[in-house]
Amino acid sequence: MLDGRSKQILEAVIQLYISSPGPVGSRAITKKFPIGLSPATIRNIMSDLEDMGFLRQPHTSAGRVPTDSGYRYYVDTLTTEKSEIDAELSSELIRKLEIIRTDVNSFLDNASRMLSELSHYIGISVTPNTHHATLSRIELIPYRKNQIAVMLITDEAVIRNRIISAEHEISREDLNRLSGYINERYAGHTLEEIRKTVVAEIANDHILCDSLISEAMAICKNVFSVSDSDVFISGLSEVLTLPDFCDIERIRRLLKTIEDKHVILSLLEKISSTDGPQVFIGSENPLDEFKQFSFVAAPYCEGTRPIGAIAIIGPTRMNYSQAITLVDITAKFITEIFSYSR
Amino acid sequence: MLDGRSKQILEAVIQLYISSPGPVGSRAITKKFPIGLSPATIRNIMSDLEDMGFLRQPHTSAGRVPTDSGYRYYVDTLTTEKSEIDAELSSELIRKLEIIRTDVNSFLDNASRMLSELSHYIGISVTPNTHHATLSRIELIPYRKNQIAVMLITDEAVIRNRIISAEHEISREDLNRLSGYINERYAGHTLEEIRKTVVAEIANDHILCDSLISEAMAICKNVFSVSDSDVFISGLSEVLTLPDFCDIERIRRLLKTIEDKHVILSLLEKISSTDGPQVFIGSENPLDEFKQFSFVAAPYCEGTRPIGAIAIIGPTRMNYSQAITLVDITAKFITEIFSYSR
DNA sequence: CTTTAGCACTCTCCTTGTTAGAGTGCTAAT
DNA sequence: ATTAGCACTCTAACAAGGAGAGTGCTAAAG
Repeated sequence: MLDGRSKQILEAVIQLYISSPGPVGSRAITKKFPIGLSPATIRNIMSDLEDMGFLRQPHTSAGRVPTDSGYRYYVDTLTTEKSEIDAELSSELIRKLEIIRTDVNSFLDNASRMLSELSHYIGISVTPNTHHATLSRIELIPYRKNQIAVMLITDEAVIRNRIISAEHEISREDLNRLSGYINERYAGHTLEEIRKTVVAEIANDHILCDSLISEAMAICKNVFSVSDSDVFISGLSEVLTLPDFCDIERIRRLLKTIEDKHVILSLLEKISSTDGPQVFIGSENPLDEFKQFSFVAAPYCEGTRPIGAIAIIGPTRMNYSQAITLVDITAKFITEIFSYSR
Repeated sequence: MLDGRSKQILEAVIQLYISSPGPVGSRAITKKFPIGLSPATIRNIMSDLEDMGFLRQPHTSAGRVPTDSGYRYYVDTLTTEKSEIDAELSSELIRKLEIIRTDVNSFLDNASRMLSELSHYIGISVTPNTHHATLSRIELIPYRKNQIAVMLITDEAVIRNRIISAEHEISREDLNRLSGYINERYAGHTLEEIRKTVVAEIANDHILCDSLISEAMAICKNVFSVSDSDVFISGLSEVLTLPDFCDIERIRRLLKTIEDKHVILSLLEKISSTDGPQVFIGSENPLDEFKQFSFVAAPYCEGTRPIGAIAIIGPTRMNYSQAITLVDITAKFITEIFSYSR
């Protein structure tokens, strides 16, 4: 689609623009990239690139700026070989991830922090979803008056821990019978299946005459209905150092979106069903609020089944090669952890 | 200290300044507050207030702006009677809190959200600290290879749920013996005591010859050492709508501070040991990064013992009366929940 | 003796004008 | 096909001027 020379120029523009914002002129390119062409020739080529929609002029007689499709072409044709600087960053990331690997509880939180620290963009991670996790065991423990502490143990790297309120006080013995009943009946099924079954059975109320069963159903409904996935977001302060984030209103809208965890959750949910790193550049983003930003995400898996995702959000003027590398490595690392010695 | 008239003027300046930033002039006061004085007189009084350090002129021939001590005086002499608007807000808050009260798990998260929604400032809450919680029971459940799921049940509204890595695989029977041992030995003690005891006993290594005990100690060390309090922060996007937050660098520094949960945690830790709402105005804040902002906080208790705190962060140009009301009500509400029917 | 009206003065903010600099597009020469 | 040269365009930065808001002071009024 693009001859070698045009591609070279496009890459030059993008790299210069990434290293410092502001339109890139033809002379700047000849200075930094010894291609052996004069500014005039480069201007002609840039003009062609503009016609093709890869570059754009903020105004007549300014330099050129990459468009979203410019970035897209650049990302698609990224040479997979890493630069030394990326390689160095990778090894730093791996070193840091190794350190936190043992802290199972806050691993994902820390992972998002690592991502943001190294990329200087926003790092995001979500806890594994439980759609396909199967129930190993449920524990019901009397808590306070009318409250029950529920511990859900699944075959996956997920433990759900909830406190639910019951209609009335339930004795420890009754709780044991209840958990026994639930375990016997549902252990080995996926949480999703259990949820559906429970809903169906409750609707089908003739079997509820048994109070044990109806009690159990009430608890199950409470426990299995909610997915309490967590979203970890780090590095908001990082991106504010970037000159791209100078418009407060834009930051505010981004923050507003990010604060609503459901949005992030459903976004990364979709990512989870793909494989390998995904890149959404500016207007390619499904969410309006992200159309000014770029989004690099990758799913992580348990074994081969994707169960969650991590991501980086940054300006469209993003160091894509680096971001992709970071996200990819982190996702693989998490996959390894979740798949480790089951 | 201040005669009635001066105080009236000070309050007028502060109220006008709160409703819209920008220096307040003498004429503006006569327009909005029918005190029955001419602008000239008011100018004289304002000049006095400036000498006393309650007001300040950004530059010659501009209106006056309240200083931190001006706000301090205002807050200290706040008439405790609520305005109707505050009363209305309060009942809305209570209504919202009632709705989320049943959702024990995310109650505090939601509470911080309520705070920020109603105040339009940043809402913060922390989960109860466990310093004085006593251990009711510990449960050790085999998880993955070399990992143990630990469930800690205390007498307070706290359940700690951790996964720890063990040196080697431990059978379910051994885990039962271990938890039995720990329960027998430590149930009824505060977590703090247990932590100290454990550290002491590990140092005192002659009793560790018994492998059961040493195993148990290793687990205890892991479980009791870390305090995994959580901090919930909401409303970052809210404050960005305020004209006070126009300086990106300032926002960045605030965010950077807030992102570090330890800072917030130790700050609110201190608050927990006071009682009633606390107000830190601008430079009164212990933390440098907060000296540009105001901080309204209140502890919540279990029974009478403070176990956590909630707070609002906003500009020094804050609606203090409203913020104090919101924080106070919320803290009382949480206290009620945590003290409810033990 | 306190309060008020009037007036000169000051400072900011906004608008306008000007200039320097950077970069392009075109044309003609290589 | 490429390049040098030149006229043209646009922005960013700075300066100058005017409007507006508000003060401080002084002298008069209550």
